[in-house]
This record gives sequence, structure tokens and C-alpha cells, in this order.
Amino acid sequence: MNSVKSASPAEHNDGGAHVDIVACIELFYFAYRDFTCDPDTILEQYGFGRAHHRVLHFVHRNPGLKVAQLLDILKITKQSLARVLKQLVDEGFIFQRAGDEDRRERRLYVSAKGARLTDKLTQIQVKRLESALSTAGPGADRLARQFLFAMITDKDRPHVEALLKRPNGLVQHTNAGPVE
Amino acid sequence: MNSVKSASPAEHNDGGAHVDIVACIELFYFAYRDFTCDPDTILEQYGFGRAHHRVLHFVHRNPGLKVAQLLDILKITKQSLARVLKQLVDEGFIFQRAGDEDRRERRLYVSAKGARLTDKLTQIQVKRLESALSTAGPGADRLARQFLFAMITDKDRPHVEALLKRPNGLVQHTNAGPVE
DNA sequence: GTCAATAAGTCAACATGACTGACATAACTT
DNA sequence: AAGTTATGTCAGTCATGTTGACTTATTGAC
Repeated sequence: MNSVKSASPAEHNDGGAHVDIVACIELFYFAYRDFTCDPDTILEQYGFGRAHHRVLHFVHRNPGLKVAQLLDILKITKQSLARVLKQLVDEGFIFQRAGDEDRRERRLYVSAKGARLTDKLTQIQVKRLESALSTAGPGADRLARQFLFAMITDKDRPHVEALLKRPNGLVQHTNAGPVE
Repeated sequence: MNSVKSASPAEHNDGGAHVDIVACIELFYFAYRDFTCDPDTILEQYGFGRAHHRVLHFVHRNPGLKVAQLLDILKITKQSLARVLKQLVDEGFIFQRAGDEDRRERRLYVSAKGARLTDKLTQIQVKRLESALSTAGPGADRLARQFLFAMITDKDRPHVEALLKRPNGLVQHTNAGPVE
């Protein structure tokens, strides 16, 4: 891997772009596909899909998350969220509790059952990432984070940065109770 | 960015995984989402979606591609491909020509119109990638390729490597005619 | 030359996860 | 009391993936 040179110096049906960058486009596609396929296999056994995974993940990492905040993170509509969230609540993976300052809010928490599933999903993705990062060599983890962060649209970066910085800390009025 | 440390040394609802790796999981999700959103906007104007983009891209990069090969690259079913491919052919973005050694084959080529659209889509993604890679610092491009390549499932890597190595070269019996 | 295998296309039916727009309910704010 | 906000819900649509079965044209082997 790594050099992917070509006989003719510049372009191959790439509209003038450098071949290596075009390789990145394809690699990104294949990498993301394989990145998501491990969890998909597990979720299938629960009758869940990728959408459930995302909800479980962000609620797990940000206990007491408000529905509105989750919508903002996932950038989907209320209706899209409602379906998967209802399933997760009905089947006891996530529970809701009214905010104690504002009782209109439905703070979201994973149950012990939800935590177990999410951890399982996280671990399998961590495994792939760790293996990839160690293959890529020393310093790859720091550089990968920088690269991926820089791929995010400028105006969303502060938002994402805040989200990463405070697992547990996104919530303002921490009424984070015990997980079940 | 870049360090994303936490007060307590090890875990935050991550099932024991290191926080930085969990950050990578989220970054990968956000990065891929933004990576695909630029083309999506353009494709919308043509009444196309992401599926059309993939077909256009791989046909453009591998003129004379056989339908079976495309199915193998995309890992989707004949039926899923049929819908988008038919649209692309009907609207003159892609044309088919019977293989001259085996006339059962329908070799795929982008038309000039298809090439223009694909180049536009590629350029916008190249732009984002170049900017991200330069932000991430020197050597980022090589490391990003290595990292992304290592994220791909082992058994698929040779396949992907071959695909990257030969834009134009995937086809065995090169009867690659002029693009319209 | 006949026949099985292959490449591709097609039909019908279905699932998931996104979307829109409108409306309902409860609780907070003024 | 009235308006705003947070959430939930109803009804319908769309894109993209799935399965299984069947057709057609062509190739290659016997």
C-alpha cells in the first residue's frame, strides 16, 4: 500500500485531482463500511439497526441527555428518532426521567441492559480501531484524530469538540442518577 | 483538539476502552457524515443519491467495468444496483457496450456528461480531504491512507489494493473505447 | 448441435431509516 | 391567562438496501 503510483504522472479520470487523494476517497468509503459492519452484525440479533446504535452510544456517553440535544447531535428529525427511541425504551435499553428543574424535559439514560449492549458494540469497534492504529504505526492515533476532526465541517467542530471533551459533562444541571 | 484528555484516568461509560479511541469512534462517524454531505447536495440537483455517486465513481475510475465486478466492489445486490444503474443509463450518464470477447458482458463507461458530474463530485471531496490533510500536518496523507487501509477487513484488503492500483486497469481485455 | 453454465436484466414484495407537515400535550414564562 | 418550549404523535413519502424466482442471450463443453 502507501504509494499507489501511476505510470502517467498526473490524472486517471479524476478530473485533475492527485491519485493519492482519490485513493483516500475510496479508502474512506471502504473503511467506514467495514467500521460499521461489526456492530451491525450484533445489532441484528437484537432486531436493531445502526440508528439504534447511535442513540445507545450517545446516551451512554452522555447520561441525562435531552431529546433536543440528541436530535442536534444526530442531525435527524424528531420523527426518525422517535421510532428507534420508542423501541429502545419499550425494550428496556433506555429509560427516560423528567428533568428536575424543567419537568418537560425527558432526560435519557441507558439501563444496565443498555450499557451492556453498548459496551459490547463499543469494544468491537475499539478493537478494529486499535488494530488499525497500531498497524499504521506510532503516532497514528493522534494523527488520525486530528485528520478526522479536520474532516468535520468548520462550524460543527466546536460542537463536536465539546461533545468529546465531556462524556457525562454535556448535561448542565446534572441530575444524573444511578444507571438503573 | 488533539489531546481530549479526561480527569479520571481511564473510563467514562466506555466499557473499559481508552477515551481517545472512543473519541475516534465518534470522530469517524462525524467525519464520514460531513465527507458525504458535499456530494449529496450536488446530487440532489440531479435527482440522484449516494448510490448513484458510487456507481458513477467506480465506473469512471474503471472504464469497461463489468456489472458483476461492480456488484463485487459495492457489495450490494443486483436489484439495488439495477435501479440506480438504469436511471444513470436512461439519463445518459453511463452507457453500456457488449464485451467484444464475450458479448454477454455489458461493459460500463461514463459518458462525457457522466464524467463532468463525477469530476465535480470528486473535486469537492478532494478539496475537503486536502484541507483536512494539510491541517493535520506533514505526513498526514500517507498515514491517513495507511490508517484507512488498515481499517478495512483483512480479507478485503488485497481486493481494495488492486482496485486502487489500477484505475483503468481492473479490466482484463481492455476494449476501453473513447468516452462518448 | 445440443445442453449446461454464465452474465445480465427483471418482477414482486419487503425492511430500514431518512424526510415533511400538521397537530396534541404538558409545563414553563411572562 | 396567554404564549413559548419540549416532547410526542399521526399520516404519508422517498431512497436504498434486502430476498427469491424467472427470463434472455451467449458461451463453452460434450
